[in-house]
Amino acid sequence: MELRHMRYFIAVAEAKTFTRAAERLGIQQPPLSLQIKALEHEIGFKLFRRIPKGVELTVGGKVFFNEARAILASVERARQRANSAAHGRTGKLSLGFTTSTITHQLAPRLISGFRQVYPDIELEFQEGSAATLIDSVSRGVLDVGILRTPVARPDGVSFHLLLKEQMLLALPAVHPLSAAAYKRKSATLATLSLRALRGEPFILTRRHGAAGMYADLVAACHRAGFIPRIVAEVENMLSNVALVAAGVGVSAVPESMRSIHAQDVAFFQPKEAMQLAAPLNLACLTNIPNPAATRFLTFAGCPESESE
Amino acid sequence: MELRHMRYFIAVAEAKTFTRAAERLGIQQPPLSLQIKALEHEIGFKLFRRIPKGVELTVGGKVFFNEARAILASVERARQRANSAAHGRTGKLSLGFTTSTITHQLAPRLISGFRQVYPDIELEFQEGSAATLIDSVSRGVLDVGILRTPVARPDGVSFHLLLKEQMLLALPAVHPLSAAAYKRKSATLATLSLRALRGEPFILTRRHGAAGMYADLVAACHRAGFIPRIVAEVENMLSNVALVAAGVGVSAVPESMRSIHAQDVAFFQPKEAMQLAAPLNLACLTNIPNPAATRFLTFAGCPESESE
DNA sequence: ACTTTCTATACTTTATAAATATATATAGCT
DNA sequence: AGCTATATATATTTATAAAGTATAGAAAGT
Repeated sequence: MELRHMRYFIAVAEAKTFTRAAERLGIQQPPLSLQIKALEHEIGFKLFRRIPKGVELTVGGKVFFNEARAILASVERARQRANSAAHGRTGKLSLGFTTSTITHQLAPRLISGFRQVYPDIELEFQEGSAATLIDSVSRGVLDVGILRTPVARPDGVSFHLLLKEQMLLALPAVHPLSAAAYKRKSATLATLSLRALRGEPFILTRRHGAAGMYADLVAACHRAGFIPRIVAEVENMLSNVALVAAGVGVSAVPESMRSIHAQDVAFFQPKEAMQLAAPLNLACLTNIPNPAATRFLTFAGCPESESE
Repeated sequence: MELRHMRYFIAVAEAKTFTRAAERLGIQQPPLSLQIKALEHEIGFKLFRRIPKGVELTVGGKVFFNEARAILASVERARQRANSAAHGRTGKLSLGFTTSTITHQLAPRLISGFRQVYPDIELEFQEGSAATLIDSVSRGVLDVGILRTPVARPDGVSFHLLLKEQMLLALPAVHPLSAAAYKRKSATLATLSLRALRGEPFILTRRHGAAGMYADLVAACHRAGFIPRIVAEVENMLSNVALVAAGVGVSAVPESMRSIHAQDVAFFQPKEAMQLAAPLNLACLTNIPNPAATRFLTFAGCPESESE
């Protein structure tokens, strides 16, 4: 049995004559009669009762008619559902974030915006270090990872820069140098040379497997002519700011951290800004297997990259 | 799209290689590849990702796989359902009875027996005069009518004798002749000649459109040498027996009425038994359109007559 | 009885699925 | 690095079956 048989059968059942059904189908009457005959032979019972002015459905034919219509409809549905999934309008999408990226305002904006545009894509979230996310992406268990620095570049994984964020120097509010930050009336930050922090106790984020910004800051200090005295190493940026607020030491954190502990931390624009960039990157497979992920990339403004 | 495409697609998805799927399908690999290619082209997206050791489903392919399996299953279901209906194992069956046949013990036995054998046939019942039932059968709105005498024989309607029932003479228990009925000890009935009832007041069933038994009894009286004196004409056999019990007169009723008003009615076997037969007939279309009706006829023991 | 209006059958053509032969690509092995 | 094994893809032929053409047959209405 083929769908053709069902289409033909439905046409005849609706037209109530072979002749008109054949016209409607755009074929001649004899092949239509033959196809119906073949169908009747295959299923083992007569679908139509041949009456002088055409045909009428038998009891079995009536049942088959309803079934056949339902089947054709479900074929159409199948086509549409698969099409939606294939083009990423429906499906599942797993997103991974590092702690410092999920704190950035971009994360909730991306998520809520994407959900509005694609309400039929089921989102799954997970959190982990940059290294973990990249590994998950490369193994195909995570569609998209959002992280700061590509701490590893496995084959088949691509990175897309979402934005380059400024790093700010963070000093305890009670620090003598902090006074300068509060004199200003404009919204722009006071600047401070990294060199001015020579000898200060430094707090650094050395998250396991995320050497990126740690190394950048140490290198910037070297270039400024000193070796930073590290008094604390913390797991993530939030702890970092909290320790600065507690007066443990100074540090450099991404600009998006500015609102956190704002009462107890003074933020300065470093003169060495160029050397202290905090990028926000998106990691995904180069050949994206999940079309929903492609939708996400496009939505996030990454260069076009087709799912197969 | 044809079912063939779905069958081939499912085979490839399950085998995970074209080559083995082709073997399983009993065709060669190239035509299988071509068919899948045509399917992919028609639905507008790739179903498989070609990998060195075979193929794997894309996201759209996975969705289509589930849909396609459901569709093939529903084709199978459709075939079975229609087949059951076509062969009368499922469906609807409307049965009509006259009052005198529904009172006969055969009616409940037929119904309950048939329901046990064919639990998936939905039964509908209706009651009416023999004429009404025959008309309904001929118009196709009733599948089977069970009645006493074929009071009309429209073209296309066939009658099948279910059983020939004996008519009994019924006299009020208080009637002088009734004493003979109670003397006997054996289960067999006392006999009585119709001639003995000459001059008695007669009650007759003259249901509108059911001339059958009324005419038979009058004719039998004539043959017995007298014209019955009719004191009451009733609508159905039950009323008939009730009036006999009430002492209004004598009558002849089918044997199955014997248990009704047994206290107040004496029953005799008429000597003219041959002339007073009460048949039970089944009426249906000669070309039975409802296979469930054919099942019923066969169950009731009627000669085989196929539904188309 | 004749025309009309259907379906059914016989036969031909055409389209397309399947078969055959072969090319191409890639991973794993020596 | 080249060879082999194991895939899919392509080109071409063959076979199958669907569609087309012509016509017969059956039944109802004029």
